[in-house]
Amino acid sequence: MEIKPTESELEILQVIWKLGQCTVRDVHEELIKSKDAGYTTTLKLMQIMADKGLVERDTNAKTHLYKALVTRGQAQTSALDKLMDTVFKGSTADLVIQALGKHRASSDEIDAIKNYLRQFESQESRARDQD
Amino acid sequence: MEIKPTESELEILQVIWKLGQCTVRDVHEELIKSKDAGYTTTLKLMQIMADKGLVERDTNAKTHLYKALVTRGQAQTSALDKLMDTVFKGSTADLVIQALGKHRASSDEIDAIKNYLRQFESQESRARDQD
DNA sequence: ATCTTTGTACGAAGATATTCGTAGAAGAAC
DNA sequence: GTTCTTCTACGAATATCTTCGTACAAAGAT
Repeated sequence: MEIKPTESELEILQVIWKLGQCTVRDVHEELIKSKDAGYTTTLKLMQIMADKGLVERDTNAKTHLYKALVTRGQAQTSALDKLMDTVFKGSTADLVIQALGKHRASSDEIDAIKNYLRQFESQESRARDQD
Repeated sequence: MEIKPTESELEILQVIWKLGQCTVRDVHEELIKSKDAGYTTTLKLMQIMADKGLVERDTNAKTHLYKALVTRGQAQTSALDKLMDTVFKGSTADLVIQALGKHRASSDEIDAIKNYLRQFESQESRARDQD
């Protein structure tokens, strides 16, 4: 299935990913730190998200408890795919280089990437040998 | 200024980036290869894009000529920023590694990335020396 | 027990994006 | 010139997303 949270849904998912299981109130308090919105707006959005299957809610208690059904990883993959399809048109290198250029990475991060590349390259050559 | 083409606008921009200066007809013929849409839909969208300043049009001849005002690079930067803000929450390494893992890169691309990393690292250490 | 607070449900307004039909101008074909 | 095709303009229907007000139930405070 396609995972395509809207803009607002993504804002909410971020909070839920951060907090884990939480209430509408929890999410709302967090949201209004950076933007303003009415409580019922947040509520409604979260209800819609439950309908869509982005989150799950436990309605046993009066105050419902929400948790994410979509993981951050899934959202990342799906958003990345879309980005590659649209603006980057399949050029992974362009994406990577732009990302590194614009969003400063720590040396640890760079090391991680270099490691990954090494490992990736050996996989690649193994794959080539099998062709 | 914020560059935030909608989904459909992005589809059209892609065609214009590919074709360079072109007509509504050109864009439309290209679009209907992968989805169906009425001609006037494409027309209307391109008119709106002209209003928004995403594209520019030359209305001298009967058949108007369009070209992009927003470059692919700008769209990439802006989409990437948004992605980092939302799902990747500032972790460039996560983004890069996911991108490499999911979207197979050619060895040339990997070389390009490695080169870039080398250059990037020396810049980084120079910057550190100045702190 | 009554009042206040805190919660959900829900409808509907507002905003934005998308789609298309119709009208009429400009050329091209005959 | 008349007809046919191709183009733009534009209004309006539809769809989707976002926001909020109101109603009402449940829990807590006095």
